[in-house]
Amino acid sequence: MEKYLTIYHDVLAKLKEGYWEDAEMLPSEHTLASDYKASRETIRKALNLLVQNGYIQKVRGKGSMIIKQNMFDFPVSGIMSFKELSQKLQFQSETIVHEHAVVKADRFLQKKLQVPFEHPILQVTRIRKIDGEKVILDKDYFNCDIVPALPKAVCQDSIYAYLENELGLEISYAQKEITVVTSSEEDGALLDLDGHSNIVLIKSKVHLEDTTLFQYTESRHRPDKFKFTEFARRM
Amino acid sequence: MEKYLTIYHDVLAKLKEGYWEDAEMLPSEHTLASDYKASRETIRKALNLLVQNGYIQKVRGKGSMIIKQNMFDFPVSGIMSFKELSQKLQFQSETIVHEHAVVKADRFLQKKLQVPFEHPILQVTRIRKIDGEKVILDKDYFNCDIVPALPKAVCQDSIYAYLENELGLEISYAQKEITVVTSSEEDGALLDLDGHSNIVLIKSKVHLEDTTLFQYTESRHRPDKFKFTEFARRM
DNA sequence: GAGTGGTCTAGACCACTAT
DNA sequence: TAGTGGTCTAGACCACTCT
Repeated sequence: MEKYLTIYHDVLAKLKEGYWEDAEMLPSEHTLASDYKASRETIRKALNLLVQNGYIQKVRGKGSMIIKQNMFDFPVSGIMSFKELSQKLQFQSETIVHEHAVVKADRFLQKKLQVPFEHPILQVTRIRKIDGEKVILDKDYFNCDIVPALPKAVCQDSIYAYLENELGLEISYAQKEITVVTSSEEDGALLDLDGHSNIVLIKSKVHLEDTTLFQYTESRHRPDKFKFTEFARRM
Repeated sequence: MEKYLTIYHDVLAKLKEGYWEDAEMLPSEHTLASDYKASRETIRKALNLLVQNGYIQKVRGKGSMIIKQNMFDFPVSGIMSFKELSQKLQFQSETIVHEHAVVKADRFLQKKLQVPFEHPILQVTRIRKIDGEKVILDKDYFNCDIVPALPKAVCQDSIYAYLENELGLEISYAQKEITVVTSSEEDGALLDLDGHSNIVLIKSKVHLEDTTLFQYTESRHRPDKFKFTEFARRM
C-alpha cells in the first residue's frame, strides 16, 4: 500500500479510538513527518484525505482541528452498494431477485446506456426488504459487452464486489439524480407502499476507470424510508 | 492567485472553448509543466482539481482523458445558493421574505445550532417562487454572535454574497440530509402545494473555515419541483 | 520570533501503456 | 524502449497565528 494511504488509515484509526481525545488539534505536519519518517508533502497528502472525508479541518497558522460532531454518523456521499450501506447502518435487510434476464435495448435504454438499438442488455430487478418491509425497488441495466452475465447468487449478495473482484472491473465514478415522482403500478405491485403515492427515484449512471459507461440504475424508494446525507465543501 | 489555480482555470477555459476539441487527451504533465513554466507537482495539483470536478479522467501510463458527455450539465455537488442555482438553471424566480426576526433559542434550536438555551438567533423565513408558483420554503437560523443582523433587502437577494463580501465570513462546508416527510399546515398555508401531501426536506448545517457552526437551515420543497444531482467518485 | 499550514521546485524511482 | 501518470523526497519561501 502507498505510504500516504498507510498514514491516512493509521491517523484515522487513532482518531476513532480517541488517541488524541483530549486534544483539539492533530500534531503539526512537521511533527507527523518525523514521526512517520516521511516528507511533509506525503503527510499533507494523507491529511488532505482526512479533510476531504470530513474528519479534520485545517486552519492556516494554527493547525489541523479535529471535527468531532457527527464525525462517524454520516456516510460520505459516493458510490455505495446496498450491502455496504446496510452493514454500515446495521439494519436487518434482505434482497429478492425479481427479474434477471438479457434483453434488447429499446429506445429508452439506447439513450441511457449509449449503446446501439437492440444491443444486448443485462437487466436485473431486485426488491430490498428492510426490517421485513419491501421498501426499495432497484432496476439495474448493464452493458453486456462489459458484464455478459451475473450469477443469480451474486445478485442476492453484492454485485459490486463481484464486478470488482471476479470481473476485474475498476468502477470509478457515478452521476446521480434524485427526484420524487408518483408511484407506478409496478411499485404498488412489488413494494409495500403503505399508502404512499410518491416514491423517491434515484437515477445513476456508473462509469469505469477508462470513463466507459457500463451501468444505468433506477432505484425507487418508499419516501418515508429514504434518507440521503452529504458532506459538501465550498470551492 | 495561486499558480495551480491559475493553471486550473486556464486549462478549464481551454477545455470549454474546445481548444483540444479533436483530441481525446490532454497534453502530458511534463508538456504542461514546460508550457506553463511550472513544476510537475504544480501541474498535478491543477489536474487533480479537474479530476475532482469531473472534467477529466487520468489513466496511468496513458494520459488524461477528457470527459465529454454531459460535461457542463450537472452542477457539482456543493454549497450553492438559491440565486446561484436559479441563474445556473435559468428559470424565472422570485424570493418573498415572510419572517425576519431575532428570537431566543428554544430546545430545538439549542440542539441544532449548539448554542446556550435562549441564545439570540436570527430567524429568516423565505418563500421561493419558480415560474410564478410558491414551491420552496426556506427557514434559516443564524447564530447572532456571528450574524447579528441581515438587511431585509439582502434576504431578497443573496444572503451568501452578503455574508462573504460584507461580513467577511469564510464559509467552508455543510452537512446536508435529504428526506421526504408529510407536509405541515404551515407548508399548506405558505406554499402552492397543488395537492401534494409530501414535501422534500433538506436540513443543512453550515460551518465556517474555523469549523464554527453558524447556520442551520430547513429547506422544504414541493416534491415535483425538486431535483438533486451529484457527481460521486469511488475512493 | 517561533510555529503553523499553503505553495512551489527539481529531481528521483516506480508501474503501467504503447510501439 | 520511450512516454505516461503515481509516488516520494528535501528543501525553500510565504502568509498567517500565537505569545
